[in-house]
Amino acid sequence: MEKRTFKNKVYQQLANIVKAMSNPHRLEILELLAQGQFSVAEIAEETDITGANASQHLQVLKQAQLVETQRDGNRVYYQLAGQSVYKAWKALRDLGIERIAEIERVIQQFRESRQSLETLSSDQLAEKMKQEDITIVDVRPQQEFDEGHIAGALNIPVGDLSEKMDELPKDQEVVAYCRGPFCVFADDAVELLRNKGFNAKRLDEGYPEWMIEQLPIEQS
Amino acid sequence: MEKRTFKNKVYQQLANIVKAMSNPHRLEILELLAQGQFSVAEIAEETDITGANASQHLQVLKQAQLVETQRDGNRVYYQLAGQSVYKAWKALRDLGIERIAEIERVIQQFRESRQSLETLSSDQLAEKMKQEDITIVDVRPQQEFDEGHIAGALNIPVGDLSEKMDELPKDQEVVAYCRGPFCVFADDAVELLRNKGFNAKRLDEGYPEWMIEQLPIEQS
DNA sequence: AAACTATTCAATAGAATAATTGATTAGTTG
DNA sequence: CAACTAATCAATTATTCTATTGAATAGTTT
Repeated sequence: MEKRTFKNKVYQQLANIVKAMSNPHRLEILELLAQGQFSVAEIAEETDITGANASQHLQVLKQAQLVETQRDGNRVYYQLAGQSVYKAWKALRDLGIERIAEIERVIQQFRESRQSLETLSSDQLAEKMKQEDITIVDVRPQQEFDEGHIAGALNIPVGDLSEKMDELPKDQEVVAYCRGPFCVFADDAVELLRNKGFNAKRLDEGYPEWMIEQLPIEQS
Repeated sequence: MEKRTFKNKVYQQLANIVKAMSNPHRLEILELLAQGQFSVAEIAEETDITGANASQHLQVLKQAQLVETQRDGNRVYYQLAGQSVYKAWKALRDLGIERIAEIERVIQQFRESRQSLETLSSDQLAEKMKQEDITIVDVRPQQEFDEGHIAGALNIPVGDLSEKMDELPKDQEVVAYCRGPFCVFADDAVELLRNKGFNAKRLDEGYPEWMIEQLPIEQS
């Protein structure tokens, strides 16, 4: 085989994968699917696009072998095609956060407006858990919590937080976490908690990053 | 700030980066720049595209802050904007090799035609170096070798290999390496060496991966 | 079977991308 | 300063991508 033929084939194939990821909606879908499997309608709902449009984007991801499907009744559930898909997306995300000042700025600006500017990294939290009693609240939907969560975390979906807040000890620091650095559930939670006098912070990333770092997890 | 506004901004910014990488020529350029800095003409030559086209692709990469420039006389040298750029590209490459059977197939097919089917991983080579005497040959251009190479490696650019081959001991295994898994210098070298009776293999990846794994390196 | 839900498909129009060509700008050399 | 080299720019055409709309398909429920 010619050198150039070989290179053209390889880089073309790789570009196809990258192209499949090169759309804001599709990146958001990949981030969502890192939590588990979701139907087309759920994905459309979460990402604020129409069902038909979500379906089309999902076709693109499937074509590129980044996601897999599973039919259940008249729903089709999509999930990531493997951990390497999430790792690639995470590498791109880290690159963006590191290189593009505008992204960092938008995150800061958003968290400022939510009073959740001060965050903990996964390593910091893991260290702190060893040294003191600390309340960790997983504010994702229960279904996602059940598929896996930080060891020892309580599950209070952000919608239920106002009513269940009195279950939390007031004398401990509370750390809320959710899906990842761009997920706003934890920011909402921190805002609610701080307004009620809790010493609350959010984890700067989310469950998938915790899991990939091989930190302690549990499943329900 | 609205949740949706926030997400739209962040994912749009990230998609811009990914879009900048979503082209076969630009991926090949990034892989090349992992070796050090190159002028536009050199990049065009290495990747078999015209100067004007290379320049345009480089503008796209620069716009996305993936590469930086440095002028020297009437040449402009391009280099990666940081290690996180290479890491992201590597994550995408690993994803492709793992998920897309077609890529694996093309690599196998090419190496078969070059008699370099049997390869060593970086870890395997590092282990082997401790246990036995082994000849490691860096077959990249001297300039790239000088900027950094595997500790203890000899530099024989692939074009000089035929004439300098008698410098190599015939009683040791020879491992050739170059820029990365898609670089063909090492395959050319292994073919030449085996035809002359050497016990030669190639490293399956290249210098950048060796360096990122924090294995021992030297600079000239 | 009819009504309903979830998903996919097909067609469209507007926007973005890519390679080519030739012109232009910046810098060097004789 | 004229001739040359390296890089960029501008204009063009063909291609691909995107969101929207409405229709078609697959499966469930009554």
